[in-house]
Amino acid sequence: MGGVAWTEEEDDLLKKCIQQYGEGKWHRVPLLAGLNRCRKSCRLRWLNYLRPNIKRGNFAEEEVEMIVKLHKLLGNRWSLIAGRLPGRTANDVKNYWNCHLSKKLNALEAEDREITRDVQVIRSQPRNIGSSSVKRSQVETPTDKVVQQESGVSSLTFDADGQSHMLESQHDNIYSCLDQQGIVGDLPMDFQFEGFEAMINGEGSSSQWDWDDLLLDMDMYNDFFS
DNA sequence: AACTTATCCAACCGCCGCTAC
DNA sequence: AGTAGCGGCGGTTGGATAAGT
Repeated sequence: MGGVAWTEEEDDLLKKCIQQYGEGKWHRVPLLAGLNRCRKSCRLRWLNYLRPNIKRGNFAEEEVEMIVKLHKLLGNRWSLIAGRLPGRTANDVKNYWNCHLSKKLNALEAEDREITRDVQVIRSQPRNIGSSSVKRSQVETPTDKVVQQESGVSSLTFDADGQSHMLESQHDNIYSCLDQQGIVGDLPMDFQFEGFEAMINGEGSSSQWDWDDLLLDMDMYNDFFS
């Protein structure tokens, strides 16, 4: 193992400590539990192994599909991915990815590169933007962190009309790029998930929703129409 | 049966962002 | 404004086990 394995006795001490004092305050846990472990080890042991409702064993087919889909959208943000898989921990997902999926998907991506050579690139064109659009583009978002390439150009690929398209934009966020292409206005109502309207109106609050949800929903939208 | 290689996964490490002072 | 302490995260390590020769 990567370190010193936990004994049953240590597990019991940690469980009793958490039951008595609750989660959090990890810096105090080693002392309170009488464990010769650092705060991080205690937290990790609890989160990955001792916490109730942790699902063990093989990943179901649906779970694997979800991991692949979410990884495509979120990258190596294991805690976010695990958050959408009840009972799975970030460590589990990460290990599963590293052991089972990364090699498999690398091979598939190599094949995909051959197929997607014909992707049509739509470059954003200057155009008059209405007042609502101005409002939208003024919304400051962290999206560029997710979709921005090293070149500083934001891009997004999607499928429509049986064809793959790629949007590229020098703009700060992909949303204004979509808006300028006139795509956002065409989105069906059910795509406009909770919080979307608030964002459009400039009332967006990162505590109510985040851009990962937007990207995930866009992907599901693509799946539905492709 | 003995040895080597590959795979799995629990645990550790270092970094980052947030908060309190 | 600077800093220390904390929780949280992703990357990496290395021991256990399985599979192959």
